[in-house]
Amino acid sequence: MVAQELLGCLLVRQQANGQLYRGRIVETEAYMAGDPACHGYRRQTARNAPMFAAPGTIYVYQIYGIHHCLNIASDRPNFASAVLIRALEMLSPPLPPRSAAGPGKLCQVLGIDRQLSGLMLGKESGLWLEKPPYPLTDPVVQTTRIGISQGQEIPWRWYVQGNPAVSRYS
DNA sequence: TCAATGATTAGC
DNA sequence: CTAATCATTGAT
Repeated sequence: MVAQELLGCLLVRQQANGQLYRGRIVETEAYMAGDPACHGYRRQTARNAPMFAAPGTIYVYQIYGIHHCLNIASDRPNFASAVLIRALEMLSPPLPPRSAAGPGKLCQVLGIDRQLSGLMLGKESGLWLEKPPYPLTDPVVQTTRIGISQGQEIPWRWYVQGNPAVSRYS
C-alpha cells in the first residue's frame, strides 16, 4: 500500500522565496473509493478532482475554515484514492520536534495551501518526495484513522512507533 | 470540553 | 438558495 511506502520518505518543500524544508514522513492515512470517509466517495467535484487524477498529483483542501491538509493521489486515474500526510519529523531547517505533528501544522510550516492542489509532485510545484536517507529502525504501527465520523473502523492509519512527531498516540 | 472560521456540498 | 458538515488545533 502506498501509505506505508511513504513512511520514512522525505517530503521536500521549496517555497517561492527559495526557502527549502525537508522532513521525514512519520504518519499517514489512506482514503479510497468505496470508503465513506473519502472525499471522492460520492462523486468527483472541483475540489476533489485531484484524488481522481494520476498518482503523484497533489490534493490540498481546507478544513474547518482554518487548516490545510496535504494529500497525494495514489492510484490510477478516475479512481478516487489519496494518502493524507499527517506528520513530519522536520530534518532541516532545525525546528521544534512537534512543529509538523499534525496535518494542519505541517501545511502551515511548509507554506502549503490550495494553490498546490491539482499540481504534480516535482520541482515545478516546489513540492516533491525523496527516498529515505536510511531505512526506518522503529516499527510501523497500523491502526484506525483519526477525526472522521464515518469509516472509523477501517484501519488505514500508519505511524512510526515512538517518533515524537506523530500527531497522537492512543 | 469547546470555539474559531470558511469552503464545500447536499438538499430543497 | 440555505443549512449542515468538516481527514484540526490550541486554549480553557
